[in-house]
Amino acid sequence: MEDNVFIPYLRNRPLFRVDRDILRPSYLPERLPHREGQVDQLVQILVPALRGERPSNVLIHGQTGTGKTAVVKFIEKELRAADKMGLVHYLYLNCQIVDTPYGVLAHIANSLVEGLADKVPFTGLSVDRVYQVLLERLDARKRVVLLVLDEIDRIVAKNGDDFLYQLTKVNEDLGRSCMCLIGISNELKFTEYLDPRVRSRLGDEKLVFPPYNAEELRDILADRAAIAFQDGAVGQDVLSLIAALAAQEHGDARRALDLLRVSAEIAERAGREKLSVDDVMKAKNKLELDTVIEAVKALPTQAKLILLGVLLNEEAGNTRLTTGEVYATYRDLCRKTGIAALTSRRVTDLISELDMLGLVSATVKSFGRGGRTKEIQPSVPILETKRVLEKDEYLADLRGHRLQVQRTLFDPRP
DNA sequence: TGTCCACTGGAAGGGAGGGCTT
DNA sequence: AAGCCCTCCCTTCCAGTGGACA
Repeated sequence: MEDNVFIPYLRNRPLFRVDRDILRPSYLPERLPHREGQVDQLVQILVPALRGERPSNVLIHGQTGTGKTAVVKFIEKELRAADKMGLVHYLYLNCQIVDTPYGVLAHIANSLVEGLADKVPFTGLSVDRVYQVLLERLDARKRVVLLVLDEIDRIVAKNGDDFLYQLTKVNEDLGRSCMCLIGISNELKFTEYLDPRVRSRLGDEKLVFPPYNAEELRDILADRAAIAFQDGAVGQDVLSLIAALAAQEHGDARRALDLLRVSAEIAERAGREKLSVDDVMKAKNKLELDTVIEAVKALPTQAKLILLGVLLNEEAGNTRLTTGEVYATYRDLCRKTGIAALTSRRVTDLISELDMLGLVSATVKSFGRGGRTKEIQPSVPILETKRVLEKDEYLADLRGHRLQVQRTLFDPRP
C-alpha cells in the first residue's frame, strides 16, 4: 500500500483547508464586502413582498463580476428565510439560456407546479395559450412572484421589447396575485433602446453596481482565502497582484476568484505550500487560453470554418482582411471539405458573432472607392486555436492545410 | 462636389424540426 | 391524420453609407 501512486498526493493537502468550491463564483459567502449598500437598497425595495404587496420593478446594472448575481442570490436566501407565510414565489431565469417569450412564460408556469404531469411542454402550444395557463396558476392562490431576469438585454436583443411590455402588464390581468420584475443587465445603455413605456414600467427603481477597485477586490479575495486556505498559504503580494490584474479587467470579482483558485491548483500540483507570484501569472495564461478554447469548441461548424479561414490568412501573411476576402477563403474551404457554403449575408452575421465572442476583431471601415466593409483580424493565438479547430470531424480534411501566400509585385522574397 | 465601391444590416419569409390539439 | 404553433437557421432582396478619388 505504501508504494501506491496516489499516496503522496493523497496525504499532503498543504494548501486547501476546505473544498475549493469556496473559490467558485457559484459559492454564496456569508457576507458580501462592499455591496452592503446595494443589498440594503434591494431589501428596502422588496420588503413589501413579505407583506403580500407588490414591490416596484427593479433594474440592476453592472458589468460582469460586479456582484449582481451574488447579491440577488443572497437576497433570495434571506427572503426565503423571512417569508414565514409562504407568500413569496421567487424565480431566477437567465435570459441567455431562456431567451424566447414562450420559454420565459413556460418556465414561470412550470415553476408554480410540482408534478411532471402538469408541466407546460417546451414547444407545441401557442404563446397565448401558455400565457393563459400562467395566469390561472398565478391566481390559484395569493402570492407575490419575484421574477429575476438575468441578462435581460439578451431577450430584448432577440425579441424586441414587446414581450417585456407584455410582461410588465401581467398585473393588469391578475386578481389575487402580483408579479414584480427584477431585471439584471450588463449593459448600462440597455434602457436607451427600450420603448419609453417599457422603460418607465420596468425601471421604477434602479441599482448600479460599479466595478470593484483593486482595494475592494483584495478584501473579497482575503475573505475567501481565509476560509479556503491554510494560514500563510497566500501572501499579501499574491493577493495584491490578483486584485490588480482583475481590477484592470473592469473590476471583475469572478475573474479574481478564478485566478486565485487556478493559482492555488497550480501551486498544489507542484506540491508547494504557498502561492507564488509566478503561479498567478501561469494561472492568468491558463485561464485566458481556456476561455478561448471553450468558446472555439462550442462554435457551430460553419463559424469554425470562417474562423479557420481568418487564421489561415493571418498565417499566410494576409492581415487585416475584408469581409470579401474572408468569404472567398471560406468558400474555398467549403469546397475542400464538401460543406455546403452559406450566403455572404449569413457569413456577415457569423463574423459579427465571432467578434462578439472576442475571437476576432471586426470593425466597419470605409476604404473610399474601395468600398465600405469590415476589417477583420484574429484575436486568438493562432496555433492553439487551429489545433482545436482541426479536432472538429467536419474540418478533419483541412488538417495542416495552408493558404497560398499572396505576394505583391514588390515582394522581395524569392 | 458628386460618384461609386463593397459591403452593411434591416426586413420578410421559407422550411425543417420540435410538439400539441382535435 | 391533419392542422396548428414556435423557434432556429438561412436565403433573398435591398436601401443605405463613409470616404477616396475624379
